[in-house]
Amino acid sequence: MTSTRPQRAGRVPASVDAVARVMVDVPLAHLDRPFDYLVPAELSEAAVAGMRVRVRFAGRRVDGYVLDRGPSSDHDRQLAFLERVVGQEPALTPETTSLFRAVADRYAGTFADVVRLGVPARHAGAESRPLPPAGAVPAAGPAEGWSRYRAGPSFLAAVRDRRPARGAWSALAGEAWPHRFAEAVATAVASDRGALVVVPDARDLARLDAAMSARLGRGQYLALSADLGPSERYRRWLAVRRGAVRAVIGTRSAAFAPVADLGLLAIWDDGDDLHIEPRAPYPHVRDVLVLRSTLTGAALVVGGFARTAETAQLVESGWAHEIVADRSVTRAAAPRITAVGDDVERARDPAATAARLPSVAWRTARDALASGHPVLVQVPRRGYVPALACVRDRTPARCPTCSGPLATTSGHAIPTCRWCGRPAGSWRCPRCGGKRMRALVVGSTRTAEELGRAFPGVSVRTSAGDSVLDEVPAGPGLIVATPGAEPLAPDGYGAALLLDGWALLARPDLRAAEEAFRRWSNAAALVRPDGQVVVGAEASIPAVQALVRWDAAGHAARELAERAEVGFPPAVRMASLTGATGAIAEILELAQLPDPSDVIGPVLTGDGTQRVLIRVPRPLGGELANALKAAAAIRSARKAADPVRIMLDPSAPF
DNA sequence: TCAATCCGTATC
DNA sequence: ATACGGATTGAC
Repeated sequence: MTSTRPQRAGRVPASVDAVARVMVDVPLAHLDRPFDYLVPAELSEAAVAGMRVRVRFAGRRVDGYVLDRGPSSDHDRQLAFLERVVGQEPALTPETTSLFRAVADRYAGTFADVVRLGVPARHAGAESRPLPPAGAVPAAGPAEGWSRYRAGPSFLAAVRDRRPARGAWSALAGEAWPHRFAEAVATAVASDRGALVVVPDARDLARLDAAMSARLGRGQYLALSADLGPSERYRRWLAVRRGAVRAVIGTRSAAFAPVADLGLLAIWDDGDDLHIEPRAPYPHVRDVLVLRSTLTGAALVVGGFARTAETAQLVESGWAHEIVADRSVTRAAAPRITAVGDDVERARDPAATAARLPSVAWRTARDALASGHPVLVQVPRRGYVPALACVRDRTPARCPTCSGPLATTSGHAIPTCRWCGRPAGSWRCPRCGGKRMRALVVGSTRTAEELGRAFPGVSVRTSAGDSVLDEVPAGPGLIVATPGAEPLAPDGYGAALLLDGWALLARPDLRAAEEAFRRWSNAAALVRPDGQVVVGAEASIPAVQALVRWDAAGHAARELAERAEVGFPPAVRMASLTGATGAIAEILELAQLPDPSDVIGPVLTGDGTQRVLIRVPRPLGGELANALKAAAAIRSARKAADPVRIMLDPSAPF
């Protein structure tokens, strides 16, 4: 109960709901809860739920957010007054408030951290400079493109009827996915509900923007991305918050956009690691949208040419349903895909590439060029971590105890596990039984030039790194691109040579096969249905077989089963802790981990810090996050100096 | 017995 | 960071 002691001179509490519950913007885990403040009468009108405020907290002035107002407080001491209300309009809506809390809880992070991800910096000028109001909403036209997929029309019908349908959409090769998303958004908007689509990068956003503009018209939606200036970014975000537009498209942080009355959420290519937020608490866009769909009842579609094991998990659990085409439709849309393992393996030496370009690949490229179409050549990016693999068949070497990747630390002959640190002296290849392993050294982009020499007189363009091409002209030409930088070809490529298989599959990463499939299918999807794809990897590799069948769902299901075998997310829930040795030990000591929990490590990392992994059965994931958050809270209350980074379900925990 | 000081903990 | 409560110390 609030005390009746005299208030500070000149301040009188508001006559109704004089107490505001405030989340203060401090980075300490043990302060991640509401604090009550008295609302002075003169701020009573302004201090509504969601407003930014300034308050005195432990002798300092800090920012905070009003969660709600009430008549009284449970705090048994004198309450301080709110000092100031910042700005004219709320930064949080009731829906984003609960979303930020849910995301913080899911990732063992704080509300304040998540608010910083989801709410752009205020730019006072923008509040008085609103966007022009949108015109009338166009009626949703027919969306024939979705009828190629078995559950496509029923998904759209669910969006129209405001039902919370959830779909895992495996796009057909060549699919104009931005148009499908624009149709789905138009359907939601025509039912007078909001929609939100998140894509990995600026190029995808530009393509989606074009499709949205054609379908809905400018003014009906807004694009939010990090590369807008602070003022424009805040202006657009504010327009969304005010309900000036119903639909939002954007990159990563748009997942938190305060779209009102959500009817549809969508994400493209959730395997792209740009969907992972690099700032604490490191949420993944897909998980944010899953939480948001659960909290609001909005429909959700997770679309891509590939599918992640996480999305397969959503399907397997029954939370999402398949949106896929029949086999005959799939076959008709996909180019012919051929695997050439051995040939391309031999061509790994860049100096010898031109001379030894696999004959199948060479003929494929020649035929496509002859028929007047461009040819896409996908080559590895620089900077792969050297991995250990079987000398004979290049099966990646894994720890016999915990399935972690093996690596040689400098000066030691015996490889050790990067997860649990155990030496693996008596390793045997699980595929061929071989005993010897060696480091696979990764290659260079010189492949491009070498390839060019194999086709004299043909123009060769590169799209990689900081010079990425959006589109290439129709007509014959070689386009050498790194994964993710493939330009569009207006009539489709006549062929694609995917020469980076060995580098992709040799990565010391449990996601290597999933990532290889994703990069291959994103490239192969740009090839004409009458075109050809040559993938430089053994035909016996499951990712290759799935690519040949254009079976993203099957491959993801298989990946999920394999993760279950080795105890890796999403089959289990996992946390990684990184920090100084003593700090890690302290967290492990303090945390009341759920039972059962499996603590793997600690191991020393390259930079002198330590890392442990903790895994628990899926249903205990919430408990794991709570336990780690509580332990971090005790440490922060003790003013522990050494920080510990806590990541839940890290995509690459080493 | 009471004030001055130290230390741990909460921060409204 | 700063403020506060409770424990501890020391002077009368």
